[in-house]
Amino acid sequence: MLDIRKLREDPEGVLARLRRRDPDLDLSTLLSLEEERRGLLHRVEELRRQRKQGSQKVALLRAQGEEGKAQQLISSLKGVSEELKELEGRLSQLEGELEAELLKLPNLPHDSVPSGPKEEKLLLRAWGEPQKFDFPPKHHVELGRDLGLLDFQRAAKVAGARFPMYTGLGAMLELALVCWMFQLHVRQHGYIPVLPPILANRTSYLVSGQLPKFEDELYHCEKDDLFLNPTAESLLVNLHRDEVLAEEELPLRYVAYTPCFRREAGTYGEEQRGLIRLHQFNKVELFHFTTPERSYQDLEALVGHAERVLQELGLHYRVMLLTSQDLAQQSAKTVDIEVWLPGQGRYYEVSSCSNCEEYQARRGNIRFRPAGGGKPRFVHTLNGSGVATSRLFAAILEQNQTPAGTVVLPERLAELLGERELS
RNA sequence: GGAGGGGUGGGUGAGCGGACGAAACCGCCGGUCUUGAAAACCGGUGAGCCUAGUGCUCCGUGGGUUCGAAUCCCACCCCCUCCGCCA
Repeated sequence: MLDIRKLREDPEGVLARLRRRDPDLDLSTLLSLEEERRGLLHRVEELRRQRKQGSQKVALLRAQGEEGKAQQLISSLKGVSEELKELEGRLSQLEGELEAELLKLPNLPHDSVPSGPKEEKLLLRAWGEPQKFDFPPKHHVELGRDLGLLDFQRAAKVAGARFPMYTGLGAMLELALVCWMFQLHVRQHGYIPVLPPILANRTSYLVSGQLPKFEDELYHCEKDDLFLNPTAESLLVNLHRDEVLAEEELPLRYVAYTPCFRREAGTYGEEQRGLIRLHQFNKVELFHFTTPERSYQDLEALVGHAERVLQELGLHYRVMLLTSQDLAQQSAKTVDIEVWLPGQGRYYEVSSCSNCEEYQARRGNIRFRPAGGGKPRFVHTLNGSGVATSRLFAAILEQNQTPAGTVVLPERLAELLGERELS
């Protein structure tokens, strides 16, 4: 959520920045609502003052035994009270409308984010190189099926299309990956481990920015009005909702493992095959609560922590800076890590690391008290996958395949799984 | 699911129709004392809003009663204890 004051004080400036994301964005409704609200608030406050002072006078008159004067005052205050009631009703309606508008606005992109459409994302760096195969590399769906690691047909029988079923060593590998990544971030990067609930209430998703705009993406349990977790970001940001943290305890860094559920309405093409885009996948998520002064530094660190996963596994990847039009609603700046899938000849995102600055903190009222004392300030929140396993799984199969159609595991995984080769 | 108890500032917790934004304690900040620190003592210390005022809002949330509500009434949410069910 943006600061309404900023909008009021510099509507053109804010609009210009928002239009880097969405050239059609319009603020006129919002600004006129705010104008109206302020006028009404002024009148309401004046009436409240009258009522308050009058009521105090009633008490005073009674104490002095002036019952007659008190009664007179009471009857004149009835009118004030009635008018106030009506105006307050209109005010709260206006405030509701304003809030709804404000909740729909996306974050302002950071100055370092290039303007432009999705396709113009910037290559920041690459690690390793695409393997050279002297045979046509297979798609992970073929590898997974032939090696008995994945069974999409039976998954469809149980749940429907685009749900995963890991079998045999595939199931073992998936679990080993989750567990190892979790440990890596806890033991080596100093994250606090968390296993959160994977159903959460409306408020939680409102704070993360998932609601109100993207309700269609979520699985909803109507009876309880709870939503299945689409990313642990939504859960972790709510850990400190309505809290005032001490600056000394920042940055707070959490790592969570959760399954993630997304309805993925309206996707298409090659993404529909295999592990690329599923209704359910596993993800290890990294989340920081930090100060405005250091949040961009922390974003670098966060990306580094996610990259470490791929480096340890010896997987070739590249790091991309997203452009303004490709940012998620809550993000001010996002860096993606994309892993190479030779079976498909393209890169896929396995981690998306974002600085949401105070966007979520404002929605969730998450603040910190500065070390030297003084007023609480909003924290900055950062999130990043560290990393999503299904695509990682696919990359491991595709990047390590042999001409014989087997997969030779990288050393780290061979140790964990107790198997050198999937055959 | 049933019965009871409870949600108040950074924390614990008192207040249960009228100078109550709210006692006390803890914490925090400043001072005195001390070579320094601790202790002790003194003082300060909730958050938000713009219209910047002897201004307004906020005591779980939303309604209601009243000239006036943290306080009374209704509904809902959450937490705790006990019982039931259950991996």
